[in-house]
Amino acid sequence: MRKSISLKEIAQIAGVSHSTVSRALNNSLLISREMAEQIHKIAAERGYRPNRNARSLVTQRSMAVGCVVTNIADPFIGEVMRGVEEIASQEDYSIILTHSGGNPDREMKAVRSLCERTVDGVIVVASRVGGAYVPYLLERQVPIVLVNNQHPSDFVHSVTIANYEAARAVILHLGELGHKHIAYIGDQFGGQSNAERHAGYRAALKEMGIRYAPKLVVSGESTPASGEHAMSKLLTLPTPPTAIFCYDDITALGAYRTLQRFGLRIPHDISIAGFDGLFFAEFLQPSLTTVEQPMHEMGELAMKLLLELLSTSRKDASPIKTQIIVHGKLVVRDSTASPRPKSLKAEHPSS
Amino acid sequence: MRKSISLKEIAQIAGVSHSTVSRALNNSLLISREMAEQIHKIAAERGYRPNRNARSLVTQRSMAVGCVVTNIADPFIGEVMRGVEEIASQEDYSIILTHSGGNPDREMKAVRSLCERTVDGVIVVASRVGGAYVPYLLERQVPIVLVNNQHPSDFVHSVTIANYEAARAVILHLGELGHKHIAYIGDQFGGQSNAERHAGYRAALKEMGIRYAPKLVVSGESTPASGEHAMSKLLTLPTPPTAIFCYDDITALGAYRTLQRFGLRIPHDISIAGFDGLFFAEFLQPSLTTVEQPMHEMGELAMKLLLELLSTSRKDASPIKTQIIVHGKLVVRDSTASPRPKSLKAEHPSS
DNA sequence: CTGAAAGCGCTTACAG
DNA sequence: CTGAAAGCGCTTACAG
Repeated sequence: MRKSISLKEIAQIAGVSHSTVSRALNNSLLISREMAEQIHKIAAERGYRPNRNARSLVTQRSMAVGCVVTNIADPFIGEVMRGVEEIASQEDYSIILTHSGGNPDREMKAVRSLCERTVDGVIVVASRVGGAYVPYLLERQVPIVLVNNQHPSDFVHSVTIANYEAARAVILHLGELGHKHIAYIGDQFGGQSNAERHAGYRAALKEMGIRYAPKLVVSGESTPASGEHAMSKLLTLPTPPTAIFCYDDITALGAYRTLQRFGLRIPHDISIAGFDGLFFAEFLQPSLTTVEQPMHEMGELAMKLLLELLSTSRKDASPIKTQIIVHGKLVVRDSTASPRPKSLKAEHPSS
Repeated sequence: MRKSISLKEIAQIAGVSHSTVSRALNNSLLISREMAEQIHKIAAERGYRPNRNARSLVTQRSMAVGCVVTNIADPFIGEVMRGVEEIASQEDYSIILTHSGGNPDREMKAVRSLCERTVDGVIVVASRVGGAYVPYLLERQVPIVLVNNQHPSDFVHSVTIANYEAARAVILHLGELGHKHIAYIGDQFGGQSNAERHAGYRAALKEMGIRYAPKLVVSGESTPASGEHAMSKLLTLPTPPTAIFCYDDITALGAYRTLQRFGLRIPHDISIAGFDGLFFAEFLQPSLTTVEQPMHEMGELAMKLLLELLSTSRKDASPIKTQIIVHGKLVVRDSTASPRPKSLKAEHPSS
């Protein structure tokens, strides 16, 4: 890259010291109005752009935040990142994007790279691997904000969806429709989110006086393929469930496909509910009942929280752990309905 | 952020000059084996991380590339970015992510910000706004690679899908099925991509001896809502089309919904084809016939091309314009089939 | 093989 | 209000 014009060169043109130019361009009050104007004019003419690397070297603030994500093509993560970016660019912060690919080694490498870039803070979105980076960053006093973190740890700030509550709402909804056999397809790598959704599922069953059946809980891994497989497994049960709560919409995609293959109709034969509220959910056939996460807002909140951490003095702020809890919204669509009465179900009077 | 250990401090501990430490850590050959080992040991113990900002200040290379995208939550863009990131991290480059939000001013602001960060190069993915940044970057000699650029310009390197060819393949496919009334729902902001897909559509019609009917071409804007609206419009035509080629899968989503609402069945009543091959396409009901773009690969190619531009000496490389064309793959699924014969269609013998 | 020096492009006390 | 100086954390000719 060609060296673009520097402070020094502007100083030469203006016939002043580069300190003066720096002050003028940073709108220091210590500069005469005319001088400031003249310098601004020259800078504009030459298309001067301050070198942020040089600046952060002396200010010890890079105005950059690092984001580590499992997979930027994941729709949930993409929406969160959009929110993060929104606030960041508003505040003149840059985003350095790194992938962990769900691999702990790569995640650690990404974090180290962010440190070399001297990011002011780090946001980790839905990491599915362990939090080895947490002590690393803590030691370097780089503030961290986790979004839907799967591996809770103390002294770390976070934005999280109320999983328990939302899962409970889904199950109560299914219960109200009359379902008694409700299955849960979890995510074996879902960590805390999965544990909480499962707990909410279980609690709601209990509230409704439905006995918890371990056989109705199978685990996927947040892919359509795993959803297909889990669904098949549930269908082979002696008494298959009449409703399925899926860990997320992606898993539900797989469940849909299996049901189609088996010639079962949603919601006529089986009800399905998802989680996340990804954009395609309402376009599925039938449209998917799900819990909408305020993904964009979660990203915004995470970035705002980080900004706040960066603005407060480090000493007194560090022991406080901020946990922002956002609430999902149950959106009932066409994939959930009352189960068919037993009598009608027995089309072949074999009993 | 706390100042982490510097070269100077390591030098103090090792009792050598910081130049020596720098050489040792950069694996210079000018260093004795023992010295190098000792220094590496100290650096490892203290968790030394070089400050990249300082380094790039002197080397004039930041080892960072800027990416400007319309919307990181867009599934196409997400996949491309994943490819970009893959190669970048492999080569120890960092990614600075910026949003244009489809707004020319914001796009320009993003590019300026990237320049302040002294990125070595810029990748622009599917920008839908004008290319005001192109001369800006060119002047600063920052190499640019565009992915599916909508606004062609000379002296800019690019990775592009063969739109014409792919669109033609879709239409020939529909024609082979027996369709004579084939509509195109375009993207009014789709720039070059839209123009090329439209041209491919038109050419294929001609090849098959089907007369081009301007009424069968309506424009959307790459959103489900616009797809719905465009589809409704087509249905009100005196002779509605029997097959629809949509600008992309997102538009097709809207078309699906309108057809459902009208009680029309895909592909029984109308065939639908999309473009992109987004992950949800195969899970729609019916699964969507579409053109798969090698999105991930396109990202990889873009980053590789940029890397190449960065490694060649600037002078002789600049006049060459590299255009990488990738090919889409028509994936025929259940949303396209032969049109119902006229005779059967007339269920009510009104004629 | 190693060190002292200069410098990358900035900011910011310290004098005046 | 302005300038000279120091320094942020590095790299790299230039001597030795």
